[in-house]
Amino acid sequence: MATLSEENYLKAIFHLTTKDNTLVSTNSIAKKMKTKASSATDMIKKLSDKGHVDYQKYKGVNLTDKGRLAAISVIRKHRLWEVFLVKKLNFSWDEVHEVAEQLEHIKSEKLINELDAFLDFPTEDPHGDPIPNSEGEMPNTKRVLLSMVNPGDNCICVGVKDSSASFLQYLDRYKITLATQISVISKEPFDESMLVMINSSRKSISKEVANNILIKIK
Amino acid sequence: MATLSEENYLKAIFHLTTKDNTLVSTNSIAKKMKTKASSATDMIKKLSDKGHVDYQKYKGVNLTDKGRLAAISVIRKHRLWEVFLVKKLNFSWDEVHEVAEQLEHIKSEKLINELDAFLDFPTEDPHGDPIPNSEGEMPNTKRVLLSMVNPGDNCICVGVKDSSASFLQYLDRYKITLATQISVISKEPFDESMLVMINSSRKSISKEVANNILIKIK
DNA sequence: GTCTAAATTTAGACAAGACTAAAAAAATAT
DNA sequence: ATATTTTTTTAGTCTTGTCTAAATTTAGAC
Repeated sequence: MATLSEENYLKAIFHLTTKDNTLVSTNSIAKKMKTKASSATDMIKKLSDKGHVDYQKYKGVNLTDKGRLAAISVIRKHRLWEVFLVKKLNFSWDEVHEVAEQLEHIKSEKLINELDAFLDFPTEDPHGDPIPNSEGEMPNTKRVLLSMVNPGDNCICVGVKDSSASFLQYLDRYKITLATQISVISKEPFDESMLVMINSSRKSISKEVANNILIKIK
Repeated sequence: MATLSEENYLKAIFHLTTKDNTLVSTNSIAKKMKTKASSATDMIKKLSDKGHVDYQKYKGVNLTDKGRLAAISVIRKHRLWEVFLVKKLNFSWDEVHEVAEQLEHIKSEKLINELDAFLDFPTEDPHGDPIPNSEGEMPNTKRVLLSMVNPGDNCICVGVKDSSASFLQYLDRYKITLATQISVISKEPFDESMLVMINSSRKSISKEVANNILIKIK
């Protein structure tokens, strides 16, 4: 198993990993861990030896599948404990982090799965971040722009990017508000406008509008 | 603050301390910690430097007030977590120890006091061991013989030492059963018989009887 | 009371994880 | 293309907590 320190590095590397999977630099890891680059190098070597990261000298690291699973496991624990602290022990959202940083390292499969059940399998922590399930799968609760969504997806409106009066009035006329369900029927390649279903009526939405509506994919 | 290892040693020393406050030997500590005597000596010195124990070379140690409080704090956390695991997370009494050994080292005043409240301020863990309150005071839940009790104390019957038919029949006649309240009014110096109040009626109890009734002092 | 056995301490070494300082590689500027 | 700066790695040291082996103290046996 990974030591406490290894777990913290894995978590840091996970958070520093971008979608395009570019290598994570030693310096960025050191900064995130509030330590020195030399210490980061030492740990990177250890993680590499244990098969948690792929390491290219002077280039940086990427998590292996094994390393990613280990990181996600720690993140799952962190976020479940945060839910516990806020929902059951009267912590406010800004008090939980320090304690969750400790609790996330407790090793017990049963503990974390029972806690998950006790909390009714929450999908988000108090900060709105998604909680991976016991298989390490992140629920798709990331806030994205409506314009990013593919035809066929069902979404829920969770916010706006542009909050100008004119845009909000537009949304009002279209009966789009927080928690409104939006199903994307098709996308017009020419002008990137979208045909969507809102409250069981078909509507067309321009690229500009779709670019300013924040949604979660269900 | 004490490190994880220091906390474990303090707990071990606490559990090895007897009522008569004889010094705790290096060897007994090493055995309890499943380590070597030389390692125990090293740690004892550190604990002594930090004022957690009084140390006499080649003789042994005793906890200072500071050390005892630190040990009790760890024990309080351990036992509260055990209650949580059994009552809320469906752990059985024999599964809790390993996990509680980890959880007892989480550092957060708020966490443990909120957990205490969440669990309704339990006074015993699933094994029947007393849970110290937030001031470090052990609730008086130790099972003792009625004959040990001083006049003025209120007790609750929690068991018997002699479980012969004749003794149980005697208790039956006296209306003494589990959870019966017994107040000790006085003790006769001559024969050590006791005058007690049971169900609002005065009764006299012989030394032999008092020696076979297990009670908790309230 | 001395002699042996047991308990305890000291000395020196090791692994993990961090640090500093210096060397090496990569990136940037001219 | 070379010089300079930045990033990364290496080498060596430190602390914590452990160990083994040797030395010392205490306790028990006779």
